[in-house]
Amino acid sequence: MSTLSSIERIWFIVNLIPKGNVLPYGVVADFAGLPGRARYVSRALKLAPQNLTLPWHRVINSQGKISFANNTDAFQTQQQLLRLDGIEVNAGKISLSQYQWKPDIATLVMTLPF
DNA sequence: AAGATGACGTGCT
DNA sequence: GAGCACGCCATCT
Repeated sequence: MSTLSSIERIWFIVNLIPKGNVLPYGVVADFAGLPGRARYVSRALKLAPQNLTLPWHRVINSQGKISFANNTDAFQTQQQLLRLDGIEVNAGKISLSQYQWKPDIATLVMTLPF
């Protein structure tokens, strides 16, 4: 049984987010066993190697919004990727009904070995 | 080595 | 709701 580093656990969790779902940074941190470490999730995504092809765009902030400034390329990219997922986004804001993560993710996470 | 930074969150005005 | 002040802490300068 391999031991995952904290950054690897974050990548692992993000990779579990299904199309059509979004998850706040803070919840990803909680699921990765790093409560209160939402900022570390953003760092982990920035540091993630390209070959992991993580669904990074499904991670948003606790306000239900995209965390990039709205005049950046990254903002536009994330918004487009979310729409391709079938998620409604208006000016970087995900509608409340879709903002809530679905329970199946949480139950799945609870079976993880960390 | 030391200070600044930031794809965050929470609590308070 | 909009700011603002903190707390957080691995990376970056």
